This record gives sequence, C-alpha cells and structure tokens, in this order.
Amino acid sequence: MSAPPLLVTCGLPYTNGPCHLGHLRTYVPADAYVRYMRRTGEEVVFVCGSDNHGTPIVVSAEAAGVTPRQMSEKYHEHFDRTFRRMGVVFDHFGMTDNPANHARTTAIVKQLIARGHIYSQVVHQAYCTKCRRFLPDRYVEGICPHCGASARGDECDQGCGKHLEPGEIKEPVCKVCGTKAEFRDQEHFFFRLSAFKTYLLPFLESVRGTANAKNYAIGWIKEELHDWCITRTLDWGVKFPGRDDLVVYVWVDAPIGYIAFTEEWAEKAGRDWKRYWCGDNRVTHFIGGDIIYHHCIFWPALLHGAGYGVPHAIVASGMLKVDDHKFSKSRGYVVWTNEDYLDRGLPADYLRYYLLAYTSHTKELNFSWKLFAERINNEVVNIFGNFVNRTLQFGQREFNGIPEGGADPAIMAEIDKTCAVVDGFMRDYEFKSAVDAILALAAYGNTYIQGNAPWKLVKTDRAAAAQVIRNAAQLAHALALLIEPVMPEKAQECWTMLGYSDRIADHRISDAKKPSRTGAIPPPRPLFARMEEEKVIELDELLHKRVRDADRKSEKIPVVSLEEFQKLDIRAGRVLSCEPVNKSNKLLKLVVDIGTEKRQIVAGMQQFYKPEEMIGKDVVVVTNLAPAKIFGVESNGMILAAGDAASLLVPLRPVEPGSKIR
RNA sequence: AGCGAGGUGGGGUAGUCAGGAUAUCCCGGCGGGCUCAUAACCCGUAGAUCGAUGGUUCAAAUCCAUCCCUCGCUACCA
Repeated sequence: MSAPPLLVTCGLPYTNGPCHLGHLRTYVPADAYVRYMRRTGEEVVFVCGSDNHGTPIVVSAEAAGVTPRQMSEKYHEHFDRTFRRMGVVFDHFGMTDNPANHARTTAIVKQLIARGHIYSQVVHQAYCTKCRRFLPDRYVEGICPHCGASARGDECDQGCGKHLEPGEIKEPVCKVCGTKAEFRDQEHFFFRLSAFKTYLLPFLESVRGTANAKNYAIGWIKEELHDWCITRTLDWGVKFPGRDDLVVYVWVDAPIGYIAFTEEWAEKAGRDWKRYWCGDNRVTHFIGGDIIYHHCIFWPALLHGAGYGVPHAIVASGMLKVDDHKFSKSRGYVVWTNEDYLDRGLPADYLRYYLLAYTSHTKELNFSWKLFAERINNEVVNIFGNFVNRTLQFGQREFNGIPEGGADPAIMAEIDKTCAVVDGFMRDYEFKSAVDAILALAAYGNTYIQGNAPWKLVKTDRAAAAQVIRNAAQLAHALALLIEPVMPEKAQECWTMLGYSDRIADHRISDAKKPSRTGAIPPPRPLFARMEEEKVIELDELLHKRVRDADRKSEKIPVVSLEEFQKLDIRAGRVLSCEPVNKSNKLLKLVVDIGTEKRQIVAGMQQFYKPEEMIGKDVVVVTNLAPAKIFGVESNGMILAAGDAASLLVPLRPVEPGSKIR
C-alpha cells in the first residue's frame, strides 16, 4: 500500500457541441483502464469535467441566444449523461466554470506571479467593433500580405501557407459578423515557458504513458519554446488576478480543472486531494493526440512552476477516421454517440469493444459500419458469445447446469497465462492486444469443446462429458471477468448466466483463477445479438447521406461574369437518332439537329432513357463545348439534364432547332 | 518547409523499441469435419520479393543510410 495513489483523468470535452466517436476514442480506453486497475485491487480515482471557457463558447452561446454558462450547462449535462450511457463512469465529472476551479486557477496563477514566472507585454490584437470583442486568430479573415490570397488570421491557409504574425494580415474582417476588424494594443501576460526547457527535457524522458506523446513533445522542445500569452480580453472565464478586463487563457484553467475536480471529489468522499497533486503521485492523463503539446509541455511546466507534482503518465490516443476519411463534422464524416448510435438501440458494449479492439491505442482507428458489424459478428458474437452459449446450453440440457468438481490443470494453466498476458498489456496501455488475448482464450474454448465433442462423449462416458463442460464453464467464468473492463454490461449478463447473483465488478480479475461456480444456472440464452445486414446498410446509408448533404452545403459556387457566361453557346436541338454506345452501360450516342448542322453527342443517360424514347425529343445543347472522345466515340457538345436521375431539360413551348438559349 | 506517424498475402490488422530459423489475427477463396451452439464452431490449404535501393550481421519486416508514397501536427484553435 506504499505505491502512490492512482488518479486517472480524461481530456475535457468542450461544451459547444455534442459527443461523437472522436471523444469516445479517449474516454472508453480510459474507463477500461480504470475498471481493470480497480479490479486488480488498486484504489483508483477517475475524474473528468467539461471545459467551459473560451471565445468559441461565447460565440456559440450568442448564436443560440443563451448565456455562456447556460450553454456550458446544457452540454455539460449532455456529456455527463452520454458518458454514463457508454458505461464511462467517473467518480466526479465537474465543470471548469465552477467555483473550485476558479479558486484553484486563481491560486496557481498567483503562485506563478509570486515566483516570477509571469511578465506583461503589450500585444497587437484584432478587435471587432460590432461584436465588441477582441478576436482570436481563428475569428479573423483577411488577405495574405505575401501572396494576396484570402487567409486566416494566423496562416495563409489557401495561398502560400506562410505563418502570419498578429497584425500582419491585410483587410482583417471579423469572421462572426463580417465587420472590418481593427488592431488595438493591449497589455497581456506571458508565462515564461522558455525558461522551463531544461526542466522539461528530463521530465519527458522519464514520464510514462505512450511513446507518441513523449516523442512528439521531446521533438518540439528540442526546437524552440516560446513564452505563452496566458490572458485574453474576454468577460467569460477565470479573471486574471487584479485585472477585471482580462481572463486567463482557457488552456490555463482547463487542465487546472483536473486538480479542482479532484478537490470536489475529495470533498464528497472525505479524502485529501493533496495526496494526488502535491508530491509523489500517479496522475495519469488520457488525452487525444491533438492536445499532446498542452499536456506534455505547457501543463507540466505550469505545475512545476507553481510547485505542484507533475503527471506520472500521459496516454495519447491516435486519430479517428470515419469511412477512411479524416474525421470532420463539417464534411459529414462524423458519428454522433447518441443520435447515430445509442438512440438507435445499439449496445454501448459493442462500440466499446470496437474502439478498444480495432488497433493499438496510439494508431489511427477507422470506423465504418461495415467493419463494425464484421468485427462484432465475427469476434464478439461468433467466437465469444457462441462459446459461452454452447457451453451453457449443453450443460443445462445434459447436466441441469454446470457439473460439480474442479477444472483440469491444463485449463487453469491457459487461464493463468491469459491473465498474465492481459495484465501486461493493460499496464502498457495496449488495449487491443489485451482484447486479442481475451478473444484468444474464447477461441481456445471453442477448439477445446470441438476437440472433445461432449455431444459424442455423453453417449459413451457421461462423466468425461461432464468434465468437458465443467472445464468450459471455468473458461466462461474467466472470460466474463476478463472482458468486464471492455464490455461491462455484457460481462454482468454473462456472470448472471453462469449462476452468480452478485456484481461481477466487485470481483477481482484474479478470481478467474479460482474454481468457478457449479450447479444450477438460469435458462441460457444468447449473450449477444448479431448486427443484421439490413441494419448495417441503413446506418451506412445514413452516414453517406450526411456526407452528401455536407458536400452540397460546402460546395463553393464561383461567380461567373456575363462575358464568361456569354461564351457558352446553348441552343435548342432535336434528337434525330439515338443508340447505346458499345460496351457501355451508361452511355448513349445521339445525333442532334442544332439548326445549322447535325451533331454527334455522347450522353450518360442510358439508365434513365431508352434510345427510342429519345428520338424526336427537343433538348437543350451546349454546342461549343470542347470535343471529347468517350469510350472511343466522339462527342461534340452536351445535352443538359438535371439531378442524379438526369431529368431532361426541354423547351416548354415548341421552338426551332438552333434557337439560341439565354 | 520542419517535425511526427505509417507503407506487411485480395481487404483490414499484429509483429519493428530488446534482429534469429514455419511472419500474427479477423474477413474473403478453396477443400474437409462437426452438428452442442446465434448458417455459429473446428481442421487443412492456396496466397506476401514485409514501399524501393544500398549497407551492417552468421542471420533483417525488425538495425543504419538514401529515396518514393500516404496521413497528421506546426503552439497567441478549443
């Protein structure tokens, strides 16, 4: 009991939008880790909370006609509820805008000031006179001074890609309201981050967690550390001590939330928060790969500067992709936890399994409904679920439950081995490998039953058949205990089906190695339902529709001048002949009378029109389109049609072929 | 541009840090078995110049160098 206490945190969800798979990629593994560690007998505190400050929340709140606090509370409750539904259970889920965090942040900033780590400097900053607020770079748009392209405040993102210093951008405009922005000078406060370089290097060399976090941060530090501007001109946030017009930057008070939430928890639980933050600790941060910088560099420097203990481990997850595309809300590549998943009656445990079993924690995780269904059906349902089911069904029918006696040493040895392997992987944050090892034990169970064929044995040697089922039940017992951190609900169901009446989470993982229960069991039924194909297609279609909608919305339509438009020669034409193009199932070859001449045109409308119904139709033709060879057939123009089903554009009243269209 | 991650049979994915003799697992192909089980399970089999080139070594997917390709990050965005 001399090991320092283990405190696990998750990166804080920002309260301006709902929970999606990107969030869960961090929270589910953290929860599984906590569940596992607890069930090895460790005392673990698991805290998190919502991140409420910053300009984006003020902007979102204004747009929604509510206060930032109301906005934050709405999403705070949303995340709290969603995490519970996903089986992610924190000991405390706080808010960074609550008094505890205001107090802790103020105290830490004051300590930093007292220790000389903060200095002031005048900063040149964009200000919107209409919104009456200073604009962070992401809210400024303008013209790049280097190449003249339109650019964001901090970078010429569409042109030359150069980094822009504040104040450099030409014709700055407020992104929120479109008003011309101006630059104003304002006194701000900076944290002497550059002074911590020599402290941070050895810290990072020794910090535990995943290699991606560590390497990334070390690489960065070796480059150059700039001091951090830690104040913002904003009303919403934690006031900078002694300055009513400034709040601290959210990246100061957000991580300090970890401490404040521990304090709030300790208050409830009658514990001492200092045990976790002032001295030796095992504070373990689970974070997304996008905030490594803040947790590996800024945060330890802040803690060290203020005289607190620094993190023990930083565990960073890899990226999430959806349908092999970069996760993107605006492009539609997103899966919402409630709307798309839980509200459709899908089990939280399936998603937990997928997120944990897909790949290493630090690698890119691709989500697609097809892959999801495949993994669930093949691994969870077929291998794991089927093993438990066949064992219990057979036991129930032939032996009225689980036969008495102990399990064979070979079976116990297999369980021992699996437990040891899983333990190593869990402690290394290698969740996929741990899940693989558990599934391998289930596969072992299937091979074992298959090889010993109790359904045959029962006819010749009833006792031997009973022993096979007894052994299989021991494996099922171990599997339930091992899978609990991954699929807590299903593990409990499995546990109950094995005839236990208590809570599986109250048992140690090591109980897998103890003789399992024998005797009567409740009527067995399949543990897992398959993902049915129609359901998968429906879910997949939903995602694709969202991507298409997003596509349509974001499509940038360039403005065309009258001169440019007049370059097009569009005329009425009459179809003289029409036939399918050889070896193509989409193309039609048409000859169209356009008044002055007859034109051969190839059009992709075979699925929508029969050749004979085209003949004689009056159509609209772009006649001066550059000729092209399609499928070896020359095409001299384009027949206009609308929509995906190529609804033909036709003149409402009869016109002569060749009539100009404008 | 810099930094980081990755390129492994048809698809996906492990192994690379601590080099080793038949390169993992899931799906798919082919052949067989079982019939307790949710058409689930088991066995066998085909299929990989482990991105390219060069090097170190008795031995390289694994170490080194160069190159090619993909993706992410670049701090006053949360």
